Amino acid sequence: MGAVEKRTKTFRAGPVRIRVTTDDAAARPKERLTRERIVDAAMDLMAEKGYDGVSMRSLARALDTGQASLYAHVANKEELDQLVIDRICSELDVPEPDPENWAEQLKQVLRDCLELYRAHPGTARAAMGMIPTQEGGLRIAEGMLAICIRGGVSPQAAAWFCDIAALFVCAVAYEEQIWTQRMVDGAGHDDLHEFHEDVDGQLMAAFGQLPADRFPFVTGYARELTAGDGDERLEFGLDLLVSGLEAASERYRDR
Amino acid sequence: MGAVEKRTKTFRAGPVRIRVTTDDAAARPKERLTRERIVDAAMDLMAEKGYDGVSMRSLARALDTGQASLYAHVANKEELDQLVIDRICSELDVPEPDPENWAEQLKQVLRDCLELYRAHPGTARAAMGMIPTQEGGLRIAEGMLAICIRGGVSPQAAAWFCDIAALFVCAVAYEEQIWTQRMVDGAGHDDLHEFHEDVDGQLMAAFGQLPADRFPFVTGYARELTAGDGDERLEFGLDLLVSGLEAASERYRDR
DNA sequence: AGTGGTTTCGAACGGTGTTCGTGAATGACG
DNA sequence: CGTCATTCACGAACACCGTTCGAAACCACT
Repeated sequence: MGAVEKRTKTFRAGPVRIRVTTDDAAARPKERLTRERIVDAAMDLMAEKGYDGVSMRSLARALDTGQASLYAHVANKEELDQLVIDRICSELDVPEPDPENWAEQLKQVLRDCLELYRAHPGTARAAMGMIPTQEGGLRIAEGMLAICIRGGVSPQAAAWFCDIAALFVCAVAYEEQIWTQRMVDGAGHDDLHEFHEDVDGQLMAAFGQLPADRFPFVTGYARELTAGDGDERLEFGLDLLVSGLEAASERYRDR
Repeated sequence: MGAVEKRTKTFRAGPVRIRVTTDDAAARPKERLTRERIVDAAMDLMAEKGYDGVSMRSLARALDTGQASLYAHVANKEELDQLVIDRICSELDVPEPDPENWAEQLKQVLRDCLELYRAHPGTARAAMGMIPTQEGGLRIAEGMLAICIRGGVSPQAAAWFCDIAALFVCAVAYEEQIWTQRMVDGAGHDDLHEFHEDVDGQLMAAFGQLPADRFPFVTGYARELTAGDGDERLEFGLDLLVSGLEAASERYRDR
């Protein structure tokens, strides 16, 4: 069946070295470390423990190796983060541009982005401030740019929109993940939705009880300020950005 | 001249305590620690070394005291960050609402916010994910909300807009500060503007040299993607958000 | 002078990213 | 099979981090 594998074991006693070669009696005891395996483990760990749960030490522990071993395959933690983000980006697929539907297509891609961040807790923090220069991220940028341009958006507006929209979604996801992390740490709740309602309730009470003479609007509109979950707020943001793009695109036609 | 000051020195050996009282021979050797002094020092340090330059240790060192001393005045680093942000917020003043001019007024407040972040490097990172619950931050929220509402924006749209716009400006500032920090660390440049041009140049070259068959839009619009400095991009974002608000406000009138 | 409560702070705990040097495993070649 | 150079793995160490503890020092008041 499988190819004949060879294993060698080396011992040393002073200058003397002994090598034993076996014909795959007991298969390779440890799989060799690769970038792939490291990124895989990092993603598992991040999904389980969040961004701060992924340290070079915990990652090495999860891979049953030493910390220093990781640095043979990854320059530093920043590069690791980039690799993780890029891997995640490659999970998202962007649709073929449909010029009739560009606005809705854009919104959908951005919704999918948030969903992706949510599926991998902790990633938003890693993605902030990262310029897509690798395969995965570039694919998304290319797709969004295509949708805009083919939809008739002026090039400069399209380019800046992609930048800003990605930043916005990332920021929303980051904020959300800060709060879920806070919930995990606090451990007072099991359900995220319940937790958010609780925070909103406390916040609304706090806003409502401010001195009404100095904060008339905050107290008066406490309900609106604390209304809506993450999805509703994202949807509002997308509405703003896309409506804004429709309104502003032509103003940037002449660069 | 000055009032007669007393100084006491206490020694202890088990249950026995010995106190020596001097009549202000050498005046009080150390000024007492206060929240104010701590926040002052934190801001100085942050301005000089960025967010990561402010650790409880480095802060204690700057104040010529022990780390543990800080915890008598500040619960933890998170609270310290809040205090710093709040102090900064109180530097910004928001104008009286002018209903004719609400859109421009909003933009100006947001521009001022970015300017404030810029004046205090590192603060954007600290402000991310922070809900304004103290004096300084609330004042800004109140002011922006007032401008919106008095300008005729629907309450729910106004509330969410304030949230999203603040998030956006913070994200822009954060991204900017990541890059300036990278410049400081890299130390290849002295001037930020020059540094940005350099990065943009490299980026444009990288985008331009991608395989044109798989990334036709990214390669084709490399110039637009890398165009514009922070201010131009912020201005575009504000244009998007405010135009979007004008367009979307009524859709959220019935909550 | 005595005492109680507050403030100060050195030392330590358990974490972090990263580097260094050693030695084991491996591929190539005779 | 023997030898060698290269690659890879990894324990130990360095210099940090936020936070806690307990004891010392200090202030205000009796």
